[in-house]
Amino acid sequence: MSAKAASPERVGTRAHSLGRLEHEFGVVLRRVKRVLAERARAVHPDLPASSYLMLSYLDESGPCRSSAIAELFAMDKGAISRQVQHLADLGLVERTPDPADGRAALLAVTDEARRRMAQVQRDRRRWLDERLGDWSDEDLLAFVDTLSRYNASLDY
Amino acid sequence: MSAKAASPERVGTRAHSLGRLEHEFGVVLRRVKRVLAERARAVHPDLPASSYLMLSYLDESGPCRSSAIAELFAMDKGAISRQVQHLADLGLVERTPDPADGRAALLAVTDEARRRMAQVQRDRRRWLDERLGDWSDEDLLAFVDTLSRYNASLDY
DNA sequence: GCAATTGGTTGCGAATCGCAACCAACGGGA
DNA sequence: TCCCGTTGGTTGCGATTCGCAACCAATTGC
Repeated sequence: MSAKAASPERVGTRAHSLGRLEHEFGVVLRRVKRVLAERARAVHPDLPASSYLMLSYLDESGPCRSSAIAELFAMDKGAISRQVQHLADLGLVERTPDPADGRAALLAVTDEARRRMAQVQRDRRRWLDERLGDWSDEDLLAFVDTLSRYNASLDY
Repeated sequence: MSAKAASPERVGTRAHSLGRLEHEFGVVLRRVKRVLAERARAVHPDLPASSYLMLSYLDESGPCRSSAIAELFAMDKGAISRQVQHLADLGLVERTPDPADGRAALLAVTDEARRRMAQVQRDRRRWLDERLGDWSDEDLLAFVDTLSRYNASLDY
């Protein structure tokens, strides 16, 4: 509690809320950072934590190109290339040549990866549901809707 | 839009909300990952993006030990030691011996770092405020309160 | 058909992390 | 008081990762 405001704004002002927002997202980030590694391991023992987000995105958004991933994650395309190579070696991602462009390849998660990801997500949701036991369905839905609106406001 | 649910749950169920929650936090993560690097640069051109969160935590939570940081970020204490060393070289962090324990040292941000962080936070809040222009003060406050409750529910 | 661009891979140097060994200081017994 | 186990922190080392740049292949535009 007591999200100590380092700034001298009056409590309840918009500026104060924005400060608290940054603070709370900081908490989220630190927790996620801790959780991500074990989630990656749960999918595959040799899956680097840094690749989990990428695999997760591919899983839920469908096939796309390496270059799209590179831009989305603001990473070098070389680094992406190696990560994809590793994921392919692990049998989690398949590269199929893009029929529309001979240079490009479409990345897609394998059935095996989809199964494993689904299992990990089920476990995660069970854990979440337990932690949010005192949240009503309406509370949760409202929260997700607002978070979604927040993302929509910030993603240009 | 259309947060495509890979899972076959019926829309509106609690399970569906939990799935959306994961999705939206994924969006948050990718955006934050993109933003963090430039924020770090704004504080100091030689500040590694990975150290920004640490400096930010020190700035808003006050002095603490390296070991506390290591546990909070789930990182090796050796890695923390080097990061702190680097931050000290940059003049952003000071190490003062802990009067209560001769082994330990208390980390604290320098005045210079505090000024720079404050400036970056001001800019960031201005940007945020602009993006959230169509949010009422009540919307924003409710969102922060709910996010805070969410963190409280998950942080044990 | 040739030049410029784009998608992707690879080589290389720099930086980072985890593990482990290590040192110094604290603390609880015998 | 003297040990000995524990804790806070630094350092060495091997492995991994990233960014930059050079490079190849395929596409697009003129």
